[in-house]
Amino acid sequence: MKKFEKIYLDIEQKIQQGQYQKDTYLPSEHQLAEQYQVSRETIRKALRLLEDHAYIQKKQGSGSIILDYRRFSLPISGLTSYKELQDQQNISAKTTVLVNELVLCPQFLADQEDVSDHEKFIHLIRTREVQGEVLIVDEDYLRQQIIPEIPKDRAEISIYQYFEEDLNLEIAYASKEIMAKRADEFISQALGIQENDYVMAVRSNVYLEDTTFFQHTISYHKLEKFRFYDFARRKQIFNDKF
Amino acid sequence: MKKFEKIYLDIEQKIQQGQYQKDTYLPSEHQLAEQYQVSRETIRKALRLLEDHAYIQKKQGSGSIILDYRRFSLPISGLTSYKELQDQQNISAKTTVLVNELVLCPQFLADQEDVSDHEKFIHLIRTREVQGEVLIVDEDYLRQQIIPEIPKDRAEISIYQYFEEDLNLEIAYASKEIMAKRADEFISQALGIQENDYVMAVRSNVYLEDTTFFQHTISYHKLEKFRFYDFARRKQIFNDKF
DNA sequence: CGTGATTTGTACGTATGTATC
DNA sequence: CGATACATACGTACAAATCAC
Repeated sequence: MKKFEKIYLDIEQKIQQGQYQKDTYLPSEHQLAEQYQVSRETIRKALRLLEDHAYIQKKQGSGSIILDYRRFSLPISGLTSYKELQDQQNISAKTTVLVNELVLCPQFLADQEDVSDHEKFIHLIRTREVQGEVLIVDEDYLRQQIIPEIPKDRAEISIYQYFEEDLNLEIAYASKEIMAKRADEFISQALGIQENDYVMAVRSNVYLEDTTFFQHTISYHKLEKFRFYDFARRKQIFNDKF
Repeated sequence: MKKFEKIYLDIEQKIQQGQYQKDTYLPSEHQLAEQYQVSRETIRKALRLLEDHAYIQKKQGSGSIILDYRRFSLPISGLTSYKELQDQQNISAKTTVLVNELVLCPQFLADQEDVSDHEKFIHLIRTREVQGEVLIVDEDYLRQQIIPEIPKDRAEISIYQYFEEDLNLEIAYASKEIMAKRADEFISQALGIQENDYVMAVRSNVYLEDTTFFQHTISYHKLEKFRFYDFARRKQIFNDKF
């Protein structure tokens, strides 16, 4: 592991264990460099990570203030929603595969991404059940060029783990859109709600490190159970608003 | 302006103007350093900004690939929703101030933040109207210790501009939560919907650079008009999921 | 298939600027 | 005003991934 990652983990642990208390300052970069016997740049990389993960707030001329990580531990930046919260808290969610078939690229995808409409995609529909209640229906479209097939047992756990550990895919970034939609017959039945009731739909396009598009997902969430958390920093130069 | 910011703006412009085409590579860091007559570290800072803003994708050993900025220009990371989209697109949204009063800290706030329940807050309720339709009701609680008052004309435009330019406040970060809620009488009336209809509620806590809490906002959005965009990168070391 | 050239990533050191206290 | 702390900038060296030959 790289030095700045080790230092990041060490300081993270000290914050979580209360060795560094919230609302106090970290030692200065100079002191930390001394302490870990590394250069100041290496410390700064570790601190940047800590800032990205909402553990500290840096302030020029002053120091690095330790934040209340408990307050922001759920809303880690850019995360999704109920399903990931369950995962994080290790609440067991039962997954059932409803559909696992090969289809031609649906038109709406061919329109928005650089794929031809006769390319093949894996079409996957799964329900996520917590304590006997179906909360989420996940619908995936996966490029078969990249993912030849999804073994049934992997689909029931985490396809991401399968992609990264078995297929060695490097997932780089995703764009996401959240909106309310009326449930069609299939979705309403799967979620156990009335047809035309509103659900929250989270649409994602996911890309690999070489920028190739490889997955489109639509997550349908029961309205009352849907939560989305976010932690955002005001960006350095620009007009980014909250 | 700092060197790396200037370089960032220059390259951003070249991407937007098509001088650098999507799916091609940027010149190498070494070449850029030569070209701008700066060190490689300075170039790397500029490129990091470009990556943060979804203009490029860096890949070790290979280079910096230019992304299709049009595809991600709306979903700039961590942004909010319909209201900000309107702002960005310069669609005129009429703002009406319904409430602008001084109140004691509401209990729910005293519970979650480090404020005493007899501290005073400005309570602001405003509607956002686009093309004759009220789409959003914004409810704000602002610490009076920090913001003495909100002039009516500023409330009707942008209170953030007022905070930053007039009061010189440095806004640092915010945590945000999105969920569906049933509208109470007041909200439903303001939005022109039925009582108990669902709306999207975006709750934010906003903090200054010295980590003091200063604002709580609840934005109530009409369900059908609500959109939230996000662009997320898979984080370096860890278990962050999309 | 390897080997060398290229490209980005990490790490260290130094100097100077700027904000805070 | 001086001391401290973070920010920027430059330069060097080497590691690791990628790519072309």
